[in-house]
Amino acid sequence: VRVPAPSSRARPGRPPRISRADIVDAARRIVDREGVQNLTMRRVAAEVGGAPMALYHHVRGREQLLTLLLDDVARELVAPDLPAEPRERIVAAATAVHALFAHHPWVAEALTADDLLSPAALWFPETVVDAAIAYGATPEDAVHAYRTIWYYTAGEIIIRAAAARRRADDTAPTLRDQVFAELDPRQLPRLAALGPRWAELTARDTYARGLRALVEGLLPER
Amino acid sequence: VRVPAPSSRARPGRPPRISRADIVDAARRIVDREGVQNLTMRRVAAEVGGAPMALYHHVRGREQLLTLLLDDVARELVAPDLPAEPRERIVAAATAVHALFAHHPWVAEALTADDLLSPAALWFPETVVDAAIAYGATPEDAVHAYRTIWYYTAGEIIIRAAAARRRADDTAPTLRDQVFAELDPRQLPRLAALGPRWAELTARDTYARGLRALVEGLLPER
DNA sequence: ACCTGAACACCGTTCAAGT
DNA sequence: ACCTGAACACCGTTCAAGT
Repeated sequence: VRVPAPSSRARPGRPPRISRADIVDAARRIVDREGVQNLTMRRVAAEVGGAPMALYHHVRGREQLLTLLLDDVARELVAPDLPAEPRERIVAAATAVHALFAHHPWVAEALTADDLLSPAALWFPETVVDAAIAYGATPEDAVHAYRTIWYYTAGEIIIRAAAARRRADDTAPTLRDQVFAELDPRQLPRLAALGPRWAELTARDTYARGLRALVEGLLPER
Repeated sequence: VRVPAPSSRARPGRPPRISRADIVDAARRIVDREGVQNLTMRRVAAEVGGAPMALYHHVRGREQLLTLLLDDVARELVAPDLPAEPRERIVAAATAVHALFAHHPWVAEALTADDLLSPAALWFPETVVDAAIAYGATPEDAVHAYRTIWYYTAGEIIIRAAAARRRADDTAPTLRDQVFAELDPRQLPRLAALGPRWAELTARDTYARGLRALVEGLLPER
């Protein structure tokens, strides 16, 4: 799909009625209002007011649409003012990325990419790698530090989004409650002792704390 | 679905032709040979030799089947011999869990649970929580340590499985290669300098290294 | 109690044709 | 060049009926 030339001279063929931006906007509305499970090509086409197959002229398919959507939300994240101290810079950057994505539970589905490749989000790996090198890491170790932070961050978002979804549409007592009710204290004494506190403790948002521990482990204080 | 009574006396109704175990076995064969994207209720029914709707008498639906499948693979993990030293115990336990799941890329889809709740895998949180407490953590902090390790572990598995899948069925140069080819060295100097090394560095298996850093950050040396 | 067949309400995507 | 309609090859699940 190529960008139309800025010239207003007549070009051959039928003039476009919908653009890629229209499609991404429509998809964004669906996903924010109805959740990612309702993001179907047919639903997007209806929202944009065209035939399902019209989308394929502007977008490769559902998978690419999801990637464009991730890029769209990443654009909202203006790289924040970051502290000068390298480790604090990493913490601040990762926290900003996490906060944005945690607000949009649907990104979890789009996040199964080995790296965060949205052009609008590349400042994040850049920042982490740069800060790690500034702190004394080799380039190899800096990339390793970034990846470790990214796995933790993405894992937290994906898993907590799934838990929230389950809480939303599960009416019956959750599997977790059942499992914890039947624990044998002789086999699993710690879990049995925790009992109902487990649910409460795992519902807490401890991303920031875990992140700090991770950064400290990756870049130990000198 | 209830377990049939051990008695051999005639019970009312039609005798069962398939069991839940048959279904799980069939699903396991499909998933190991053809990937999770081919795990459909209809495909499982064909594999087990019955009508699609017969499955619903033994299993609540596709989601529960995936959970049963996860439990099935977790059973293969006999809790390994664990070192006595608490931090090493955590590292050994997490490494064993990671190694098993990394061998079965399909578990990534089943892993979007807020905790690992398969009865056969509960020794894992038990071990981590117990070791953290033995190291001096409060129960709250021990649960926090477990969750942080779990987010990192699950994130690593999910994201690397997705990357492997993309490498497998992507013929064209990947999006990553495109993005990295067009980096502006003035805006993103570190990433531009890394260039093609990025792909090589992110393909490495560094789970164990990241895990050690995480454990050190969570349970600092005394 | 367990299984079946037909049906419902969907999917993503290809293909050939229209403007 | 861009859009459409019809069609293909699927889904998960409900429902009513059979054994």
